[in-house]
Amino acid sequence: MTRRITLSDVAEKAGVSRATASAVLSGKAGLGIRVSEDRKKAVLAAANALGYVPNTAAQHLKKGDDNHIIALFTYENIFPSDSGSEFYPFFQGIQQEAERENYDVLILNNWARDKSRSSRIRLASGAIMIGVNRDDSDIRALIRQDFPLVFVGRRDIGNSLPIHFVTFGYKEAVSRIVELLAPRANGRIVYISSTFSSAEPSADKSYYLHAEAEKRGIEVEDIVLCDMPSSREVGEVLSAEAVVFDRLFIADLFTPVFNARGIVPGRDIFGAILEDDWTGTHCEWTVWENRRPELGALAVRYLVALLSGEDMIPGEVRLPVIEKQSTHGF
Amino acid sequence: MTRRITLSDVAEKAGVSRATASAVLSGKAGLGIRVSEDRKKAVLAAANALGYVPNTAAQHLKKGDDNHIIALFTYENIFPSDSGSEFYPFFQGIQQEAERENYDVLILNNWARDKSRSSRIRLASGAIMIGVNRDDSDIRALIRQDFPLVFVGRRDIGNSLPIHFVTFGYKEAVSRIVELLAPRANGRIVYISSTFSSAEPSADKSYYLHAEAEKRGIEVEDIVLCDMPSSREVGEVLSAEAVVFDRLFIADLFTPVFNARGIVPGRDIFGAILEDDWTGTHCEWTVWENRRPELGALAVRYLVALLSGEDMIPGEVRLPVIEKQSTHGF
DNA sequence: CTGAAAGCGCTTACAG
DNA sequence: CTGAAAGCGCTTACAG
Repeated sequence: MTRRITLSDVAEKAGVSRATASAVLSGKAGLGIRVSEDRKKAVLAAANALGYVPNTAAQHLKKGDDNHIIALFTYENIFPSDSGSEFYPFFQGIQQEAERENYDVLILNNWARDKSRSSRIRLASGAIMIGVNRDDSDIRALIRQDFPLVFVGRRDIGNSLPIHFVTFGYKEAVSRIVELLAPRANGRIVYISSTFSSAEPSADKSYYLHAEAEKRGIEVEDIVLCDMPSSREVGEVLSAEAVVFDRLFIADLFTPVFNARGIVPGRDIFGAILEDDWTGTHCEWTVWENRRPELGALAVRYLVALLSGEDMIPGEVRLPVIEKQSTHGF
Repeated sequence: MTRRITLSDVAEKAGVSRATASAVLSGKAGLGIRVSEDRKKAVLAAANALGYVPNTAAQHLKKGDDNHIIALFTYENIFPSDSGSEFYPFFQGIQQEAERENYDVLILNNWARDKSRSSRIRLASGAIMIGVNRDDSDIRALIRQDFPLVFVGRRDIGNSLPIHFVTFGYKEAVSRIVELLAPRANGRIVYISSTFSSAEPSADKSYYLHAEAEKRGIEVEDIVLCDMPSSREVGEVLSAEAVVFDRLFIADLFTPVFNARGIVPGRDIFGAILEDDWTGTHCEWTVWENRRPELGALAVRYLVALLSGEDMIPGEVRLPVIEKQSTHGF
């Protein structure tokens, strides 16, 4: 590999100083720095003849400015070869919005294997964090230094460090779902969540569910699964007039139970899942619409605002509720 | 935004020189440079307390080594919000293989709008180029400087510049298709291509088709569409025993024609398309399998080899042919 | 065993 | 109107 052409090469060939060459090449000639037409032409000609391409890393190191790269960090694999990933829609929204804002995206998801982790993020001007938030001292160091980081989904990182995040408008969507269930709930909702997904979003959804139910005088019975549903837990669900699952996969745990008893969801049992049906396979339950790309895009806008020094408070992404589309008798 | 912690801050706090701090932090202490245990601990403690995160850009600028970033460049949009993109499978293969090789991927597809184009690529150690190859002097400058560039698909960039590329094994696949058509071709194949896709791959496919047909004593009648098929061209196709379309979209141009005459492809007309059926909608024609992710992965391996100084000659990606799966009488 | 110095490729005050 | 110099954050010879 031959040595790369540098600014010095161009300056030498054009017979000017590096300062002059730099001014001409970066279009600064004219403002503040005046360069004669002859020298300007000489520099341009030399750059062209040599095939000069500036080293952006050096430019940004010197200028200390935004290099228009957004890192996208996740512990999960958003590009599985076989099927779709639940993180992919976020990525799509991020990529599109970044493109619109004229930022490039650096994908950093071989993270787990790497030693010098937080430093890879530092190559970008800021980062968007997707997926499960493991306890990670590198990330904490970044946050302490005010490195611009935006999390997709609300996060509590402890130590009362201020965290930037964007989130879905769970409150409105969950309230709407309770409103829809109320007429049939007969004063009682069974709410099934799981210790496997006890992160912040679930905490939020649970909170709003209880608040809205209380407002309507509906009693909420909480079931928190640690494992496959026990027979007692199955009994509770079957006895319910209205059932709410926290996640799609939790509803799926009950599919064999329903099948075994000839129970058809949407006909014999009625309820909702507090998630978008991104798999397109749960139309017998009330869910909300997939707004993942929109949330990804919002994260980008938030990050870009941070990078521009604006202290934007991002809005939430609204989640329109889709009522169960059953034709089975309701 | 508070000032970032630099190596100097750490050195000062630990009461050592920047050289010592650097050696400790990069694990070089022990080989060549000996640092006492006390100072080592002091440096580590200071780095930790301050939350030091090295500036990778500066490290690489100084060392001049591979920063383990691969740029992915395309003029096309590989992340359309609505439908699938024909470039996405390449991207998927590239991303997966890069991850395996411990490279990060920098997505550069807001290229069109940008002024300082080739310099953005320079931020990476090398680049993979996808999609249509516009005439671009920036890219040529990069090639002239031996910047590691690997094209997905064979490329002629002119000026007899040496180009690195990976390609599908069209020869074998096209030969196999001619072999499959031969028994029914009655000595004549009509081959329809288009001026809209006259890039290198089409040239290659055309070449191999003619070569194999000649070997078998089959005459090839070439039709090159500049527009919608004319009635003469439609007549030629309808009269053919065996028809070969260069691309899926070219076959699609004839769909209304077939419909209007009650002709059912796979029953009344027989042939192949020289492309993988990545849309999954052309099963009435003989095609080959989708190997786009594999080609993307091969491009990554090629680029990584280039970056390691090996002068790898990449193999081609084989394209297994899928015979028409019709049940309509053949 | 450790530090002062040079330098990666660039830009931006600051003198002339 | 132009160039010499300092410096962005690092590392790596090279003296002590």
